[in-house]
Order: sequence, then C-alpha cells, then structure tokens
Amino acid sequence: MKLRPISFLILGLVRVGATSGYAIKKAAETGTKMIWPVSLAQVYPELAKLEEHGYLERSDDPQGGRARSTYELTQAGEDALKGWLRSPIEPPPQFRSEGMLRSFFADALPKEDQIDLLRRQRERLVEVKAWLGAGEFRRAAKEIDAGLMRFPVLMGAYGDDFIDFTLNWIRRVETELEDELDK
Amino acid sequence: MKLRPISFLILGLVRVGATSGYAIKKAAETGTKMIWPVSLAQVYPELAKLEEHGYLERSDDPQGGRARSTYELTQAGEDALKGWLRSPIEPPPQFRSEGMLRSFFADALPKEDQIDLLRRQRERLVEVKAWLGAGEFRRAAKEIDAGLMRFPVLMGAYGDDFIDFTLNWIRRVETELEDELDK
DNA sequence: ATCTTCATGTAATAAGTTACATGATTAA
DNA sequence: TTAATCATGTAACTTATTACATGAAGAT
Repeated sequence: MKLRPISFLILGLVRVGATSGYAIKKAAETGTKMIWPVSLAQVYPELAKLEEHGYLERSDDPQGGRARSTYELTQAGEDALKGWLRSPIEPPPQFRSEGMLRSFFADALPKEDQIDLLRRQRERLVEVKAWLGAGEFRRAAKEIDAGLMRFPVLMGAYGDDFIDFTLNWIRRVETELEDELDK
Repeated sequence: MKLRPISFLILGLVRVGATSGYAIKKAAETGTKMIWPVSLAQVYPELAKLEEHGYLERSDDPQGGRARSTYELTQAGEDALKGWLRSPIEPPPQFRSEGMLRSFFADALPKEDQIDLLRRQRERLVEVKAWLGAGEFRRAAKEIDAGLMRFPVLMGAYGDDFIDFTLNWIRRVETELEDELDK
C-alpha cells in the first residue's frame, strides 16, 4: 500500500483524537482544509485500507443505537507518520485560485471591470477567512495543552496571515487602478 | 460543453498569442503554473473540444516538415472569456501544501526535527521561486506594451511576494523554536 | 414535529497526471 | 553526432468530487 498525503492526514488526525470517520472529516474541515482539502468519500475507504494494512486498529464503539467505529494508531501507524514528517522529499506547494487566474487575463477588460474583479476576490477572501476563523478545531486546540497542539494553531494563524497578506496585496493594486481612473 | 477554468486558461493564452498546443503549455508553465497548473495531456483534448464548439478556429501552419496547428479566438471565444472574467461566481482559492500539512502535525516530533522540517520547506520554496523567476513568459511580457500584459506581470509579482511572505513567516517560527532550544 | 448533527458508506463522474509513441528541427 | 527543443497526440492510471442512500440522536 502506497501511503499518500491523505493517508498521513488521517493518521495524524487520529493521533490527535479525531477517531471516527466523521470526526476526521470535521477536524479536516476546519483544521486542514486550507492546506489540504479532503472529502468524506475519501476518508472511509482510506480508513479501511489503513486498517487492513495495520496502520490503524478499529473498534466498534456504538453511541446508543447509532453505530460508530473508532480507530487508534498502531505502532506501525505512529512510525509511518513520523517517518513521513522526517522525510526530505516534499512536492512543491500548489496554489490554485480561479480568481487569480481571471486576474491574469484581466487586461482584456476595461479598467472599471478590472477593479470589480479584484474587489470580488477580496470579498471572497473575507468569506473564507470568516469561515476558517469559525473552526472549532482551532478553538479547541488553543484550550488544550500548548505542547500538543502548537502547530495546528500556528498553521491556522498562517492561513489567516496569508489571507490578510493577499487582501492587502489586492487592495494595493486596486488603489493603483483607481488612481488611474481619476486622472 | 461546460467550460471549466482550463478552458478559459486556454482561451486566454490563445488571446495573448500562445497559438499552438505546445506554446500554450509553455506559456502556462511559466505564466500560470503558480496559480493554475496544467499538463500537456489536458491541453490537446481541450483545444479540440473548444474548436468543435466554435470557441476557437484552427489552421494548419506547418513549420517546414514539422506539423503545427495554430488557433485563434472566434467571437464566441472572446465573449465566453470576457463573460467568465465578469462572472461573479468564484470558487474559493485552494492552497495545497504537503509541507504545511506536515507542519500541522509537527507536534509529534522533537524540537530539533520541527526546525528541520521548517528549514526544508524554506529550501523548497527558494527552489520554486528561482524556477518561477526563470519564466520567459514574464520576461517577454515585461517587454511588450504594458497595457496588454500588465496583469500577467502583476500576477508574477504576486507569486514572488507570496513566496517571500511565506519564507519570512516560516523563518519567524523557526527563530522562535531555536530560541527555546538555546534556553 | 422538524431541523440539524452524528454516523457510515457507495456509485458515478470528473479532473488531473504519468507514461508512452512518434518524429522534425535546431543548437552545441 | 548528440542533446535539447518543437510539435501532437493517446492510454492508462490516480485522485478527487458530487450525489445518493440510510438512519439514529439531539435540539428547537
């Protein structure tokens, strides 16, 4: 079995206490969506594979009449996760933004529409930020012992800072364009 | 035919003079890879579809004994591109970084290894930056009339600034961790 | 009562990458 | 003459998303 980022994401989240498929999806939603999005349809098959190959151990843990499976890391799982964290091979980061792609071609539009395009992007970023800030995972992490949850909080802060940086960057360009309009 | 970002990317690049499949791939490599990566295997089928549906017009334009097809925008293609640029619906930006994902779980490592992980990320970012800076498209764009190629240059600058921002951000965390080591 | 959340999964589809195959032209 | 670049495409595979199906528990 080839372990991919999604595998390690699951191992890592199980390790910090997201022990069911549903809980993993929830934690990923607010904790890692910014840096590595996942969908539920990836989680369940991947959990099954990780168990099959001995990285996770499964237990039935029903909540009343509601079925639930919980997972915990095996030694192999712990080793695999740490090996990955220490491994020197890292693919370059990928940033995919339809808004930025549109901006790339904005020369095709009159200046007013260029400004609109940039303004819409800022609006969208403000939405994303609000939605990230609402993350329970991060709020929870802050309350837990700092030694165990320092990096999730840091990465959350990076997300915020990155959005602020981009927001300011866009606003600078907007201002430049607006000044040219006034002339 | 449902037009996707890749469709508009192709229309946009044809519009600014990347008229063959190969040229589109080259231009995307240095111009838009940062914000919207593409592979050659996407370009050719998509070009064919765009022609089939009347957004592009194809001509045979062999270079000596070497076959080449060149494309130009039809009015429908121009309209579709501009419609997209003006459309208010924009999916949120997606940032996918295996390095950041690893960092999210770095609490599992001793401090020395945490610092290593961050340092490796910076090294990788420096590589990415060098490789982006080598882009012929951006260098070419700078020499062309600023009114036609302003936004590609701007987006290139955003890529650079974004990497610098992240580099500084990581270094700050590294310094914090190193200070704790010394104590 | 009814809506939301918790909970697990599958099927179908879409999107994207890697590898392969072929061959001409140009620069070192 | 050998390597790099120009040039077009396909096949196989991997990855990821959307939609569907089902149902219990808890909150309003």
